[in-house]
Amino acid sequence: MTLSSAFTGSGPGDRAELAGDAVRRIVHLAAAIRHQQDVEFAELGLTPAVARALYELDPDLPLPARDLAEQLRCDRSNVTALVDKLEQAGLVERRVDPADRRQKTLLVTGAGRRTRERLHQVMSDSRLLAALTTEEVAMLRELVWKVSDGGCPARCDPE
Amino acid sequence: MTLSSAFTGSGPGDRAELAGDAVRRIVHLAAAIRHQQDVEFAELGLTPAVARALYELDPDLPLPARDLAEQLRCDRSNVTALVDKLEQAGLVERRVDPADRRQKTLLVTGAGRRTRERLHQVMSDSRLLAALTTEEVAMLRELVWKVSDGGCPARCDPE
DNA sequence: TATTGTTATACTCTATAACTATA
DNA sequence: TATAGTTATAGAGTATAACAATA
Repeated sequence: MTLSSAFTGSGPGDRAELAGDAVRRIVHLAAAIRHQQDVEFAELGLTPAVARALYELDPDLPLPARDLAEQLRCDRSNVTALVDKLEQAGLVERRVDPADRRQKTLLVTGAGRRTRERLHQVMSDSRLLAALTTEEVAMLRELVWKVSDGGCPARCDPE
Repeated sequence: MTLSSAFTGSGPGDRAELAGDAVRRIVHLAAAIRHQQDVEFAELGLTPAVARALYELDPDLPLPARDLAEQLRCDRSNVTALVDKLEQAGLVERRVDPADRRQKTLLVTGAGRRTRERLHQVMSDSRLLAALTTEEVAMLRELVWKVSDGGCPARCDPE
């Protein structure tokens, strides 16, 4: 509680408190959502990281492993193990790029495509928003959209 | 894109799509927020899990380790290592409960109390909401509050 | 017998550094 | 020499199972 907020109805202290409260709640809600998603990934036989790796792959746009690492914002070395598991599960295939034999292109298989569609459903599961009306959901979406608009804040770690 | 949403302006398909989009955005935003928080925890010399353990402790209400595990929703066995690190850092003390010598009560030290206040600031940092007006922040807070109201969804894993 | 904290252990996730095969 | 993928390795985080002390 700042001094200004004790005296005014809408000072800068209020903004900070409101926003802080919103941030803490959002993080808390997201943790609950992710926990639920992780359970459903496990039911599909996938660990969370493997599921998210598959989700990042566009079935219609084969990608070198290097780019997948970039999209996942993790080191190249991790991608090897993730793709190993996806390949063992028959969801992805590695193909050497004839144009540059150093590169390996990642192809989503038919089974991979179907699993990926399930993953999209899991990640879009909105049971936890059940308490909101459709109008409120639309509003929430708009606000969160506006927050992360103009250059996706998740990628703003340029160091 | 469902069939119904192709023909109507506000069918049930729209609700599901809106909500799914909102959910994915919220998870994405929260990941960005947590990433930023983790960096600041590191600057305080704490790993994310240790920081969150300290944050869960109420300096005015000493807690047995068993209850901390429950609040963190993790196994008792993890708490041992987390409290080890907090104790080494001089932020928490273990005290055998005279009433039940099996229990060890966790006391937040003076230094722990100050660090915990810093953690609260870090967890309330709303720089990522900068694009919103104060009214929008208030609305966002209200909506997220409503979602997680009536029994905190993060704890709804009764199995 | 049941419970608290602990230990031993294992698995997932992620990072760094060194290696290989290409370019 | 630079880059793509890999390997080896290490640390954080979390879970299960077994154990000691206490109830």
